[in-house]
Amino acid sequence: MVLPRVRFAPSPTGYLHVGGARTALFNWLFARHSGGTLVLRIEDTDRERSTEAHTKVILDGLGWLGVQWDEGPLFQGAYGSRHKADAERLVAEGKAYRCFCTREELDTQRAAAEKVGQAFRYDRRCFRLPREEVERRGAAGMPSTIRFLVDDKEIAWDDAVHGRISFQGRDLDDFVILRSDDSAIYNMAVVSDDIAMAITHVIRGDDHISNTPKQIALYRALGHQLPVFAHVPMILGPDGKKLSKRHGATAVGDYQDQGILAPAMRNFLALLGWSPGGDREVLPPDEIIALFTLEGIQKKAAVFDAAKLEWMNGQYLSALPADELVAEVRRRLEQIGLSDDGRDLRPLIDAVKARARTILQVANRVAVRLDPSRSELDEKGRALIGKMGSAFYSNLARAADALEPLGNGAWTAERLLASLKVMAESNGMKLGDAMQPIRVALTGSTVSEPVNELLEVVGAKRSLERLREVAGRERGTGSSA
RNA sequence: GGCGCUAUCGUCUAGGGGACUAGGACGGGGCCCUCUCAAGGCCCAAACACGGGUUCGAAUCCCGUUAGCGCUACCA
Repeated sequence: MVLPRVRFAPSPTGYLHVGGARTALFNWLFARHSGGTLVLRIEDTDRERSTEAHTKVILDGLGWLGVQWDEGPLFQGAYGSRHKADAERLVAEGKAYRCFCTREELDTQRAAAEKVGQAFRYDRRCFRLPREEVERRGAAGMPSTIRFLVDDKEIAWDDAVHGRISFQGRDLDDFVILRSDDSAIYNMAVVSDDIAMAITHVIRGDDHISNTPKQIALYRALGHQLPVFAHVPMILGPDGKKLSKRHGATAVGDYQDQGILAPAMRNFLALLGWSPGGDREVLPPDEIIALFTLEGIQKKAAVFDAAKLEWMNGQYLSALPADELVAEVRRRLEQIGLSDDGRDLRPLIDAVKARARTILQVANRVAVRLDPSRSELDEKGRALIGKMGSAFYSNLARAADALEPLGNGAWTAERLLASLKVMAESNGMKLGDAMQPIRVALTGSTVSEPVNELLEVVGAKRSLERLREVAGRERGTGSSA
């Protein structure tokens, strides 16, 4: 038995979309599961829209996701002469013919058909041209395309995800396979390449189902065995429409920027339109590979749920040692112009990551702990100040007084908690009346790690400065804490 | 319009004729824990699109309807 060869074939006309990324992932998963080979082929034959920058973005995106290809990247543009030769061979064998109709003539015919409410189908006028006439026009340098002669028989295949799908040949047009400039049309190029690259399984988006009968006809005309086709469902936006830019973040780079971890993205994407069966959600990479089969792919389109992605990222985040986050957090701190002063970031990361869902949140919260003046009052913080009134400020001042003595060498979470408890008790305060103002003064919010740990991580000097500074604002409006 | 694909909680899904009082997860709501939150634990609301068959029995099989989506280029 021959090992499978699959390919991912993006066109570099835009960024790496989550839909494309998922298709790539499924191909990769299938190849790894089966011991097969993944070929990366860049379909850059649309000269108008393809750019090198896009190619690079796609390659980078795949690299980030951890989708490793075994062969390539191959560029479709390099195979133009083979595409042309294949198309011409079909003409020579009477399976395709030259068509001299101009774009304008075709448009007119199409418009006429539409006017009568008829489906347009090329009328084969050029197919009926006598051989001498075709030769005469060719010799005269008249531009022509090559059309494939589609016969009326049924074309069907057993799709690995959908089961049997069939089309009637008579519903297909005699489609163009070679342009008048001798470059191949998509369906021709794909089939020519997939044959040349010995692709055994074509795993691609659902939107290619209607191309498949044309490609099958081409495979047969070229005398080649069919690959297995597996058409994976689309990814939709929250409104049920095909996912696109107007849905916001749809490029994998967007998620990378937001601080999504690659393994989380991979796990999430794998489960979008595929299920191993059963209940498991958070799966280690090698298990996903072990479990992955084409049969587990869903027929139905799936809505991209960013909230669930973030939840999953949170799962990975809390499982990840702070050590592995340091570099990324430092990079983001630099981006917002904050130096870490050579501090060990690990305790700060540990302090915040359990409550964070993205690396971006981790970095922002680390920044606030490095420099509490960067904190911004949120709604809950503001509400607390409003509720407590002057007690907010006086409690802060008392807390600062009580904590001051710990400043030389005894600034530990344990001692801080003890002092705070004593202070609260002797003033007849509930612990929360002491804790919450500190939390708000330091972070701007009523949500954080336990206050004593927060104080420890911020450090004695910065904590006390900040506490005193905010406590002294009572007379002010406190517009920007 | 033509052709095709699809149809289980709001979302991702489990389910392959009886184990279904339809399970899990995200999100939502509540409770516990707690200085707050997150995490964790417990609980609640929430779905088989509709109509016909087949069958002793249908979420599961068949047909139709409806709806959604895709394709319908000398784009990929």
